[in-house]
Amino acid sequence: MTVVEKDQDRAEPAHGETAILEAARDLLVNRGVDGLSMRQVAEQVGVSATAIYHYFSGKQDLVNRVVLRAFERFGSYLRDAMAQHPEGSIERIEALGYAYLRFALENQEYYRVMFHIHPEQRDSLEALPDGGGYDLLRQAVVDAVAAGTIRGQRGSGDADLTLSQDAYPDTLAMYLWSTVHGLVTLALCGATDHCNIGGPASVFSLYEAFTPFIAEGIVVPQHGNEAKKESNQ
Amino acid sequence: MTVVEKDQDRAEPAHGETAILEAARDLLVNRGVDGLSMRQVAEQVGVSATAIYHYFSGKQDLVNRVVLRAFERFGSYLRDAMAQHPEGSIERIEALGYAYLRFALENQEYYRVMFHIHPEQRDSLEALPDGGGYDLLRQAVVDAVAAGTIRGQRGSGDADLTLSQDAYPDTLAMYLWSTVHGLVTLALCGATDHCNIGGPASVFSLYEAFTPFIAEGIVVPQHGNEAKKESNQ
DNA sequence: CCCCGTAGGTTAACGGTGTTAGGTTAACGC
DNA sequence: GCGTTAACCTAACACCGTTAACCTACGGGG
Repeated sequence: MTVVEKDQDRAEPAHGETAILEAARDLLVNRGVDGLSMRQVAEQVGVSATAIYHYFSGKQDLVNRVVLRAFERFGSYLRDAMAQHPEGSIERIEALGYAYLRFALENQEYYRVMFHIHPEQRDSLEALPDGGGYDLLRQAVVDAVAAGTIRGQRGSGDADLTLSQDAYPDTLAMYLWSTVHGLVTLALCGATDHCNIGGPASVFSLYEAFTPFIAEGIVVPQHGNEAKKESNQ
Repeated sequence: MTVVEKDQDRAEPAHGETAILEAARDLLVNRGVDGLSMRQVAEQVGVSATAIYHYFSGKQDLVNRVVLRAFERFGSYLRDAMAQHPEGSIERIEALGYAYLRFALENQEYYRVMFHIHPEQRDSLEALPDGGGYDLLRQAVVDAVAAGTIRGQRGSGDADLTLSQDAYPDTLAMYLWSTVHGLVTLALCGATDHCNIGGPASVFSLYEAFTPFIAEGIVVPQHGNEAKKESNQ
């Protein structure tokens, strides 16, 4: 079983590890992480619950393996978005934000478990692909700074900051990540209902409304702040 | 028991509902929401597990009641911060952000359960004090706009937005909330380890580094963007 | 050929969980 | 005195993650 068949006879139901992972993924997506139980996974595969422990060390390990697949899927969302806009452009960064939102809304249970993990549960999640997507964002920021479309240094009068200037791309990437991640998590836990903005799926509208606030802070002011009239498709 | 004693003889251990709530709070803070079990709460109170069901409809209800207290505590953090800076000032809004971070870091398990709630579990959480803190932020934004310290309208060339101009304070408040909430949740799930910035408790440094990005978007540009040299204490 | 190790399961059980059903006891109003 | 009700109790149900012990088929080495 450790030797995988050449994905030729894929019509027959998957065996062992693969089948367990697929069943776990289905349960996690449909019923959430608390609705995913060893016994239900086993039943769906057609096997006893303890058989799972031959492939995974426990429930946490099983969930982590599913989460790892989710992060790969996540990365594909981001990469697709990046591929559609030139390197160093603001549009690429904006598109990354949209892709982030799209993934989160289309894979809510994935997203919840991906970013709900307590530090002590990370274990088998140390090495995420693309640093959990962060590397892609950081690279886009670095490119945009190099291209001159994004401010290459800090704002006015902040020479005494505790973070060194070397950390600038990380700081900016974390800022962007925080904004979009905060929006998503607030929306997913229903906090957007408190404000008088809109019904469900107003997340994209909100993000659209954020961009001027973000842009006029990160776009270089000297050559034309009028340059982004109708950038986002 | 429904009639509360006049908080005079508070030396004796609390009875009934109060004792249960306190035990539940302790367990939630120390062991997290999954470590909070009916039986352990009951044992700590010195009562059988099913006795809890006389005061609370179930575990979710019990947790929600604890969360409600947490939101009151949360509100006191925010109000204290607001009281130390004049109405309409940027400093007040900055201080709100700091207070938000301080609460989240000093009450991590509270924070986790406060903002991890699935929509279907809200039930007894419909009416949060101060709209879960959002009302305070929104008011600070409205005041700052009225005082002229914050941009009173959208940025350049966005007349065709889906959100109406009436929603401007909500949009800006949600933007600020998203940023700080995103930062906190990323830090709490260990995502800040991916970036090359700093060890733990670098959250405040990061927030400090964010403020120029945020400010140069929301501070009015015409009369002096140099005005915030050493604002935060 | 036999024997042994291993992959891939099995059943039974332990201690834990939230929750329900039904019974008991004490206090209080009429 | 009597009925009601608050405030508990024990027993039990149906789950949960996990462990221990056992079984079975198969493949390779002596």
